[in-house]
Amino acid sequence: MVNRTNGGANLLALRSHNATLVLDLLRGAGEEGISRLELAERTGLTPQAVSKITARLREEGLAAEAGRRASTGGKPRTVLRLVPEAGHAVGVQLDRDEVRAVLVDLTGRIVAERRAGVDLGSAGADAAVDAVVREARPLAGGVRAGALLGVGVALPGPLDHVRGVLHRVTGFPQWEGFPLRDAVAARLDVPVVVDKDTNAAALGLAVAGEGEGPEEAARSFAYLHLATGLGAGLVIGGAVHRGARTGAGEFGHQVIQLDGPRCTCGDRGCVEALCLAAVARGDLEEAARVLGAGASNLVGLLDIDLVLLGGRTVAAAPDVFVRGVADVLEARARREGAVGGAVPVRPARGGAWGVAAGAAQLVLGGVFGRHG
Amino acid sequence: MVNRTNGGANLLALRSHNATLVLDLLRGAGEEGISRLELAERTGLTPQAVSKITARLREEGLAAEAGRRASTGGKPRTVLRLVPEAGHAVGVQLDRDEVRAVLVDLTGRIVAERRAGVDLGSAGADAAVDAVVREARPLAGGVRAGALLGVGVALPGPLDHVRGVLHRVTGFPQWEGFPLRDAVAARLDVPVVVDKDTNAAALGLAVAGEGEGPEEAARSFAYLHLATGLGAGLVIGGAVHRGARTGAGEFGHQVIQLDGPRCTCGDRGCVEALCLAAVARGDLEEAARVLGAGASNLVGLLDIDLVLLGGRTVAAAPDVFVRGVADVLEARARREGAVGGAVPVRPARGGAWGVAAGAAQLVLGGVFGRHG
DNA sequence: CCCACTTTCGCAACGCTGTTGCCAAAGTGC
DNA sequence: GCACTTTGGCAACAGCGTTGCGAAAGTGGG
Repeated sequence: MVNRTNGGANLLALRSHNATLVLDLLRGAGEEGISRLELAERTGLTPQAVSKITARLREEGLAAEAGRRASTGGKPRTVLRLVPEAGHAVGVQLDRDEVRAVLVDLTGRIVAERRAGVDLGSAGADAAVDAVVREARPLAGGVRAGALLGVGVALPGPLDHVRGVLHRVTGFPQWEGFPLRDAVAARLDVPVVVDKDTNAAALGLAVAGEGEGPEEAARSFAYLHLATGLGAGLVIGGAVHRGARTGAGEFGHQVIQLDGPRCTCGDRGCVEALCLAAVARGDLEEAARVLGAGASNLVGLLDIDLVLLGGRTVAAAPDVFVRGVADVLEARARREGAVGGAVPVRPARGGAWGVAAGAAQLVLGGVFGRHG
Repeated sequence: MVNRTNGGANLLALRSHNATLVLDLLRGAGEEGISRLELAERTGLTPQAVSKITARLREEGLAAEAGRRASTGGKPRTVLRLVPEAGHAVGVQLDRDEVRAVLVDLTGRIVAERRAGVDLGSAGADAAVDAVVREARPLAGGVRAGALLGVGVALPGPLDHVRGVLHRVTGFPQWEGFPLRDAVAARLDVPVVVDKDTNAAALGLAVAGEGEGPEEAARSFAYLHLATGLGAGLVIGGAVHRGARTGAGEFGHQVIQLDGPRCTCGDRGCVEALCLAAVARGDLEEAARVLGAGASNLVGLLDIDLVLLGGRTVAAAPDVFVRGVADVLEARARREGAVGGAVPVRPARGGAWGVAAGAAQLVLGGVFGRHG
């Protein structure tokens, strides 16, 4: 809850904060909905305050009443729900060989999707802008005017999330310093947000409720993505952790074998090098063990609650990887005599469209207060 | 800015948030002080709001006017300063062979200190409580009634910061589950906060202004402590990151040599084992290189801004360790072509009393909003 | 069927927040 | 000495969540 300028908070910021909080709870309640009193309990606000806030949201068309619960001896609670059509966002995943784009509604449900094969490896940055615009525009066209909140773009490699500028994106060396966000925004004339693909995927998973315990609100997890490379998206306290230079989650080039085999990055003994080498020679168990060692380091450093695995390589043999990583984490927990047992490991849901859907959430974060 | 219960914010929370923010800026300004208008700029609040807030703080005795700046062509700005005597806190560092305790004022300045050799290795938890009380009570006695805000206790190893309960503290296996916070609070009758020693040290450094750039507010850094063990305290966005189980910062048992030499923790190839082995055989360069490899992994994962080194082993040869770690980080930055150059490495200030002083900051965090 | 009771939730008055408009205070500089 | 700039307090204000209260909408016992 902060004024954008600095930490100071005024009444406008207060209202926006509480409204945002209520919207996030409404989204979390999904189709089932949530009553005013439950919102009051969950937010710590008084029921009357919640009534006023939800009245405003209903006026703005963001929320609506939807039936009522069974009575418990008195007037039954009225159920409130998010109005899915009140807002839409486009999410675009830019990859070396393809572009995926989705249109989602306020609840995050995918309403439409498009996919195109491209070859951006050798193309200039303008070609990438073209590709984004080509896929995003038809999707945006299906939305009534004013209801499109923006476009989120996710792509691999170093970039500046805040300014929306690229830095030596993996596989696209000629993009250094390219202001992708502003370029796309100028073409589409809507707000644009740019982020790393792993961050987008992690945000999508966080919104989908991963890492949220039954009691506590948003918790912390790591999403490890293993495909042509190895990267991570970190969610800490329900928000994506990017670091000052959007460089956080550089998981693949974590050294776990001092003076080990040379990696493409120039260092020696990186998880990525060891893991991919094992995959290449068909030894998935070893790949999983190596991945587990890296995950174990991460779990120890950040004390996170959950590890999610994704990416094409994992998808090809999810059980092997989940089992292998879990074994390492369980061994760690046994050594430490950890209180609640080992940190759980699961395959990430979301599939091939997970990154694009997460990219759309970069935009929706402005509504629900999960900028990350 | 949140209601403690949940995310919901009311006017009380708003006021407290802004007051806390202003107090933090007053503290940051130190002896030099800060004007109302400057506070307004830094917080984003209107000058009038700052006037009202500072008026309240002056009524409560927390702030006072202290001279005025030079005129720039109009009425000169009145300088405001924190009143150091308005509040005090005691910080206690509990270690295997000694107890250090300090009394600090609101600004964090150490007003008095005590130190005693003890042997807690074989003693029960009650003996530890006795030791804390024995050192803390005389310090607390020197403060006028009501001005003592509480006692912070820092000690090594796993514990639950939120509930103040110990878990198999390193070197004190018989302390499992002991409610240290409540035990000490019952004896001293003031609020008590318990945390890991590395977290306390990191908090102390954060408050002292480490990791704060000229422009941006609080940033992120890691404090690496190398003594009889190797641990870390993480400050992310100005706040100490503890994780759900106060387990974050488990830096020493990060594996950087798969299937390497056996560590005391039972795993193989931990940074701690490799680093301490190198120290034992007098090869400080290698120890520093190993430490640097671990630090490099951490920097990559979290994208932090600064690495601070501390602890007895580092203090014995600070230049060797700083140089060695910096070399590894610089090599990393060169490989990545990092935007702003390598992450800087510095020896941590604070010295032998740093942990105790940081422990006191655990209490002062309640006033200045840096709970961590 | 009626009536007491429970529970939800809106209306109205309220206290308190930061904001705005205005003006006194306190300097500089021609 | 007077015009000007800058600071900062006073007073009126809009808007936030809170409190007090009552209408609405159910259940359940007689």
